[in-house]
Amino acid sequence: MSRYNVKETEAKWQNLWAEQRCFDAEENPDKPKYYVLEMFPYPSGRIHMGHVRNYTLGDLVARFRRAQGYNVLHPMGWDAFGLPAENAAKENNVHPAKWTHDNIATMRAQLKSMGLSYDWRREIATCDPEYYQHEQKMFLDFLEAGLVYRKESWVNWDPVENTVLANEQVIDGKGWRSGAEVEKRKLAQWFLKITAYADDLLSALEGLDRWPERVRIMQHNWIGRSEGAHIDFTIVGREQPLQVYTTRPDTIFGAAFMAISANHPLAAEIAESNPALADFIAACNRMATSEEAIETAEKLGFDTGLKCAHPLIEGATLPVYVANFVLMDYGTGAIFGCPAHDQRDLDFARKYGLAVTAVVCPEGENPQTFAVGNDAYTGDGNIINSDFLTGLSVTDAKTHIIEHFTRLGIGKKHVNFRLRDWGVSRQRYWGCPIPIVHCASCGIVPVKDLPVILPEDIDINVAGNPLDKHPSWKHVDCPTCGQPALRETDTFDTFFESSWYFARFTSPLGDQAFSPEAANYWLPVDQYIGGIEHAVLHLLYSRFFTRALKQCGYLNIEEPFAGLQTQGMICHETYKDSSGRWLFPTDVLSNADGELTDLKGGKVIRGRSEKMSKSKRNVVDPEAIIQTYGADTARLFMLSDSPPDRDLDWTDSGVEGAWRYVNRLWRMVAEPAVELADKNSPRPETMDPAVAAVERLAHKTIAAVTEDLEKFHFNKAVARIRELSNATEALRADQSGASWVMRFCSETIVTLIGPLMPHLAEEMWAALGHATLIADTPWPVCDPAMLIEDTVTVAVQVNGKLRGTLDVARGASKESMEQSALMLDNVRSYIGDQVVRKIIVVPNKIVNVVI
RNA sequence: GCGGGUGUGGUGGAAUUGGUAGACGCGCCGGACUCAAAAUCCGGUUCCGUAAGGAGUGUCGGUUCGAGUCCGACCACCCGCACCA
Repeated sequence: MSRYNVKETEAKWQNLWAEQRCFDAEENPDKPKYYVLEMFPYPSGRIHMGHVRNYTLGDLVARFRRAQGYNVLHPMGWDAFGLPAENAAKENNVHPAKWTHDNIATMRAQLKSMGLSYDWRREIATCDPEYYQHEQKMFLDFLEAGLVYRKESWVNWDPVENTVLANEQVIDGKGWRSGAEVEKRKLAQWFLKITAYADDLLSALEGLDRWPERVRIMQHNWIGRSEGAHIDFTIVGREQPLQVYTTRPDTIFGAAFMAISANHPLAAEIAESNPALADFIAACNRMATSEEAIETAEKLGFDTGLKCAHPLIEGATLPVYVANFVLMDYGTGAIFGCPAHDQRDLDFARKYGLAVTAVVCPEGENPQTFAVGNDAYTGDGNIINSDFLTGLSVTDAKTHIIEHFTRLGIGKKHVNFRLRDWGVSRQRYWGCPIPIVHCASCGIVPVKDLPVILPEDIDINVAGNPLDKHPSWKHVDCPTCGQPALRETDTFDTFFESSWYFARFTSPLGDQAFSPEAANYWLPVDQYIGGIEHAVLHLLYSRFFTRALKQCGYLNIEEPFAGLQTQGMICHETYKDSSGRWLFPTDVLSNADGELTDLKGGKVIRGRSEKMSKSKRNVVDPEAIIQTYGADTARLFMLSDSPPDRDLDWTDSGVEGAWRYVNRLWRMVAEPAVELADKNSPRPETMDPAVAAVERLAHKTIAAVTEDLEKFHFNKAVARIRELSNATEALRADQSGASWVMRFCSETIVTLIGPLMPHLAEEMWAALGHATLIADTPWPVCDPAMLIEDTVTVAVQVNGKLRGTLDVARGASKESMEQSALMLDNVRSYIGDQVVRKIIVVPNKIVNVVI
């Protein structure tokens, strides 16, 4: 029996594709373009299964669209700046640049062994000056456009990575990478004004109809638009009013106190002469930000002694507290507290003995007697105890009171966002230098001669930022006055690089960031594929960046990714020993009784299947799989069972199943059960009905697989191809027409698997006697007439239960279907002597006899 | 707490607008080939039942001739956000 020689075959076709430059992309206005992009990898060392899945999905789409006649751009590169390079440098005494480039070389070779249809001429690495110099220019353009500012602000400080984190990089109060408890620090930072686009980023989500709903919802929530009002409260004895933001101006008559954040400028001012308040503020800043900590934290306040005048109640005053639950970076960092209608305010009021006055009465409650107990009432209702607002609905009261404040000049409508500006400064070496000089006399000065290149001679082992500690690098002359000045030593957040790489791919070799013509031709990315973990990080930053680039004249689109597909994680079985330590599956034995033991005979507990990770010791190295079974087997396994957005369970038996199918397909052409008709022989006039049915199945399979691939139902596509190959294998030489249908089906199967298992497809295509490449072969087209069967099988039910089936001519009349159904023995025995009350007939589908 | 999702055999998952539940795999069982093993091929495989038959898509109820699919209430698990005024 012939066996498919994977290694030789796959290498052969990979070389041929490369030699013939099959996947080089050029702009061509005569063809519809299609830009397929997978999230580019961080060069961490070796590719992992998540990469294999991601790039298999992308390659399938690229090859499929290419076969359909699109002009496809499918590039690959490296998201090459980042902290792991610095950590590796410290541990192994190797320069971050060398470590990164070595990893790229390894991973590039691994990707090439997968047979991915990339235009490798367009490969980029973001750590190369040829790449990052352009974002220095962008930054300065953004600065000039007012999209960049520098601000001293409270930041998220990761004490392990010794750097700042963006809000998006803080997960449950911990660093997204280090997992360390994030601290609050005050630092001067560069910010990108993503909030300038908040409204647009939000409303444009609606147009992203080829994005997963949940990603859009996540971004929607992250941007967090809320409508409310700014109100100025007069502080008794002071000029400067206290401005608050509220979404409930309708509850103003229920206000019992004012609360400001511990980081509010007013709090800082009072603390200067009030040590007890200073201590309280310090305690607030020490407070952990984790979920549990926040949930259990008591509402604490410090009475400043200041009073605000109630804006509408003559003579009434409200005490001003510094409170631990008021956030400085949401709204104005100050609120008015209305205990009856906000749970936090209520808790606070009960603790400090403040008045609780209900001003909204729920439907059905008596306005005279309604009062709030331990639960604040936050629902709808009618306003009570509120002077001129009394009797209005909540909605009407909001409108009314905002108009009133506007007339008085002490407040106005305000839309607030949860989204905050993107802090991009990082105190790290291995990133893009921020092109700014700080001059004692000129202040902040943009660097004139770009690029600012990272110095290579750094001491990576110093504490803090190696750029800052470098003996000479930061000392420069001011570009404006020529006096000695200092370079900015912070580098960009690495999400900066990934925010525009998709545009760079459209013209990676020029002197500019990218050519506007190329970008406008290729963008937006038609299909973007990657992990859900970037739902609000990378995907939001990129949307903002594209808008900012448009504003600065770089390109003329707004949304970078027209279609987005998120992929699930790769999971694998896990094992723990009796002391709870993770074990490698290879270190687990099964004894005669089927009990699991470790190598020393100790008890082993089988855990559930979890995301592959080093710490859980359940990682499978893709290279070993590709070496043993080949890329096509790995690719087939990735596509076979689970839909792309669900988690995929890695199993050895599943891989072996894929491997068996690869060989089975190969044997179908290497040792066909029926000798194939000549390549050009005409379709026979007559065929055995069973053979004709297989031919029809081939047409149906073409139609179904085409639709499945368009809809990302790759597991279904595989199932349908298997059905067709099962039927093809069952053809027999003694059936008339079998020889012709054998060839027709074989060729159909080969073209259909082209995007899934490209090496095998090429090898089979050649074995079928073709001198062309399957990579250059158009997608098959089905004959619509072949999709329609002349006879259909209809179900026959009695009282809704299946009692038999019936083969009738397609389009048979209701009457004839009914008659045939009533003649079925089984149906008659169920009816017996009962009266048939009704018969439902759905043509070509079903007959239901009701008795 | 708020928002979103999922629930179908031993298992991954299929099931146009409501119309034959379990496609296609994996696993398992039986058989063929082989001195033997691997590979391969053939057959079976939702559950209960010898069978006839009955039950069955997380639970309970509803609409319908007919519900995995629609409606209502609940349960479980997963994901995102969270002191956001």
